[in-house]
Amino acid sequence: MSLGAKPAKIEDVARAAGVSIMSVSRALRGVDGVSDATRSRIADLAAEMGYVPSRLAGSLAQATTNLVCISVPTLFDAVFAEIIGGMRETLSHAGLETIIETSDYDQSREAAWVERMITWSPAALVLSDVDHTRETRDLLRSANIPVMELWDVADDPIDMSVGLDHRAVGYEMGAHLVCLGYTRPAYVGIAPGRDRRSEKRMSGIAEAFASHALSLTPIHVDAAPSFEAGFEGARVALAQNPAPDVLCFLNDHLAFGGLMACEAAGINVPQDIGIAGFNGLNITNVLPRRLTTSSTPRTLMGKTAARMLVAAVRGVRTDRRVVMPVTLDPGATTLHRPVPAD
Amino acid sequence: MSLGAKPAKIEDVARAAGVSIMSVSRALRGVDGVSDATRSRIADLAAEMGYVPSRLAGSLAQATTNLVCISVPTLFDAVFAEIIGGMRETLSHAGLETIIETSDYDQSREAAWVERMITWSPAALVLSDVDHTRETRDLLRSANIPVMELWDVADDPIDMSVGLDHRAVGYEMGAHLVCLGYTRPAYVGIAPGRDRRSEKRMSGIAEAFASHALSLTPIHVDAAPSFEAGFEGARVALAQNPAPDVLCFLNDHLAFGGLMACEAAGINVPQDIGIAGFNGLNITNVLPRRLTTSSTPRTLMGKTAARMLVAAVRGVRTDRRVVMPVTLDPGATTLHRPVPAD
DNA sequence: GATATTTTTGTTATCGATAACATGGTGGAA
DNA sequence: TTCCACCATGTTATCGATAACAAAAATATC
Repeated sequence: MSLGAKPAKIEDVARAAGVSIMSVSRALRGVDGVSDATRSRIADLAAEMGYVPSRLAGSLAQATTNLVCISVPTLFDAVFAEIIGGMRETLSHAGLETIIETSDYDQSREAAWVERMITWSPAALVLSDVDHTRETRDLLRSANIPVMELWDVADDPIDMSVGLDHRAVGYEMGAHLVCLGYTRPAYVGIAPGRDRRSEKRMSGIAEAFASHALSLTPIHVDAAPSFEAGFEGARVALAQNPAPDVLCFLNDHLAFGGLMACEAAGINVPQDIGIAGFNGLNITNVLPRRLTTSSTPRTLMGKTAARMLVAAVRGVRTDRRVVMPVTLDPGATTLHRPVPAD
Repeated sequence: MSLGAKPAKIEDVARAAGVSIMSVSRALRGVDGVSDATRSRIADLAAEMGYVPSRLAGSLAQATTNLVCISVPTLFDAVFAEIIGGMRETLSHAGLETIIETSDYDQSREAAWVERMITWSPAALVLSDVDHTRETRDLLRSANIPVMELWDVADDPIDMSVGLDHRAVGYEMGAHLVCLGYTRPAYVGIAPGRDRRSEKRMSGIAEAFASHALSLTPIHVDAAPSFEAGFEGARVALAQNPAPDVLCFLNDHLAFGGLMACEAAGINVPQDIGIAGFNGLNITNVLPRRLTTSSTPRTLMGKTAARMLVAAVRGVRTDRRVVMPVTLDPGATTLHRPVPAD
C-alpha cells in the first residue's frame, strides 16, 4: 500500500483477483472451498496490496472475538506479572489475544471495566480475587462467557476459579512458627480493605497461634505493598512493648524491607527475631540467608488457568475449582526457639 | 436480562421504548438531538433490559476504536510496569482502553503483534525501544495512526518518541566514576542482543573511561535481568585478575544482587569496591546505604507519552521527540578513591 | 457419453451499530 | 396569520466482513 492511499478492503482484493469477496475471505482465512491455485494467487495479491482484514467487521459477523480480558490488582507486584506470563503463553498458542487491566484493588473500578469489556464480546474474562460487586457477578453470569477467578479460590465461583487457599497457607505458616516456639507474633500488612488475600492469610496465622492461646499483633502500614512498607512496618513492630519475637509479612518484598529495618536497628535475624514472608520471590535467592516463606506456584497457576480457559472457549468444561499447592520453605530467618524462660 | 435469554440489541430497546434505533443510539451515547424526557426513558429501559451496546458494531460504523495497544519487553521489570502505570491513568481519562503485549525483547514477536493489532484499527500504538523490523516500520508509517516509541529516543521516530538518551546517561555515570578516581571498571549485563538500551549505556560508560585511556570490562550473564543475574555477574567480576574496582550494573536489581554477592564474599562496599546501578528503583530506599545510580522518571515518561498520544488521537500534533531528564544519584556505594599508588 | 457426485465459486442476507440526510412539529418574529 | 428557524425524531445507506444457501465447473461412476 502506498502512503496516503486508502487502505485496501477485501473488495479491492477481490476485484484485483477477479473473484468474489467470499473467495478472498475463504482463501485468507484458510477455510476449505478454494482451489490451491486461486488461494495462492489471492494471498500474493493481498500481500502486495497490503491488505489488512478488519477484525471489527470479521468479529461482528462471527459474533465472537479472540480477546481474553484480564484484570489484576497491580502490575507492580511481580506475582501478578508472573501469573499473566504463565497465562499468556498458553493463550497466545491458542490464538487468543490478551487485554490487561489493573484495578488497583478497587472493586468499583473492576466493575466499570467489566462493563466496558463486555461490550467487546470477549472470548473470556479473567478476574483476580473473588470479591466482586453484586452487579459484576450478575452481569458475568448472564453474559454467558467463560470467566476465571484467579489467585484466591472462590467457594462459589462465577464460573471457574484457580488459586490458593490463603487461609490454609497462613495457618500452615502459623503452625510452623508455633512449632518453632515463637510466642509473640506480629503481622505486618497494609491498610485493611485493600488486599483481602493478605487478610485471609493473617487470619490463618492468627488462628494457628490462637489454638495455643497466643495472639497475633496486627500492624498496618498505610502505603502500597513495597519494600518501604515492610521497612516502616518493621520499625513500628520493633518499637512495641513487649517486642514481638517473630514478624510475619504480607509478602517477601515487605519481609525484605523488614530485614533491612532489623539490620539498620542492629537487631539480629534470626537470633533476636524471626522473619517470615510469603510467595518465594526471586529476591530471596540472593539474600545471605534464605527467607522463611511460603512458595506459591504463580506461573503454573497462570498456565493451569489458561488451559482451562482455552478448553472452555472451545466448549469443553473442566473443573470449576482448582486449589494450587503451596510449599512452606523453612528458610533461615526463623529458628527453633529455646524454651521460654518465663 | 434474565438468564438464558438472548442479549438485548439496540433494536429491542428501540421497540420497547417505541422509538427508532437512532434515538436509542443518540440517547445512550449522549449525543445531541434527543429530548431529556425520551433520553431518560430510554436510559432506564436500557438499564432494565440489561442492554449492552456492541462496540464491534459501533467501532465498525465509526471506523475507529478507543484501543491503545502497548508493547513492552517485559512486565517483570518494574520499570515498564511504572511506565504503563503512568500512561494508563492519562489514557483512561481520555476514554482510551489499553491492550498490553510483552515482546520479551524479540523483534519478530513484536512485528507479528503489530500486524495483528493493526487489524483492530487501534486509536494508537506504543512500542518500547526503537529497534523494529523494516516491515514493522513500513506498516506503521502507512497505517496512518499515532505511534509512540518509548524508553529510548529514536533519531528518526516512526511518528513520536519519548525516552532517555541511554548513551548520555551511561557517559554521565562513567564520567562521574572517572572523577571519583576509579580505574578498573567492569560492566555487568545480560547476553548481548536482548537489551539494546543496556548496551547503549555500557558504551556510554566505556566512552567516558576511554577518554582517560581506561577500559571497561564487559561481563555478560546468560540469564534474564534479575537479582540472581547480578549476583552471578558480580561473582564472575570479582574472580577476575586484576579485580575491578567498580562494578556498573545493567540496573538496580542486578546491582542489588551484586551487593549481596560482595557481602557473601566478604568484600566491603564501597571501601573495597564500588557499585553502581541504573533506574533508582524503590528497593534502593531500604538498603543500608544508598545505591549509586541514575534515577529515571518512569511514571513521568508514561504520562508525557500518554498526553502526546491523546493529543495526536484528537488530531493535535506536538513534539516528535522528547528526551526525559535523568538524575545521577551519587549514593554511598561508591566513594572518592585515594590517588592510586601505582 | 450421460448422470451422479464432488469441488469450486458466487449471491444474498446478516452482524449491530452510526452517519448523513429527510421530515414533522413548536415557537417566535414580522 | 405566515414564514422561518430550530429542535426532536425517523429513514436510508454504509461500515467490512462472514454464514448459509445457490449455481457452475470439474471429476467420478456406470
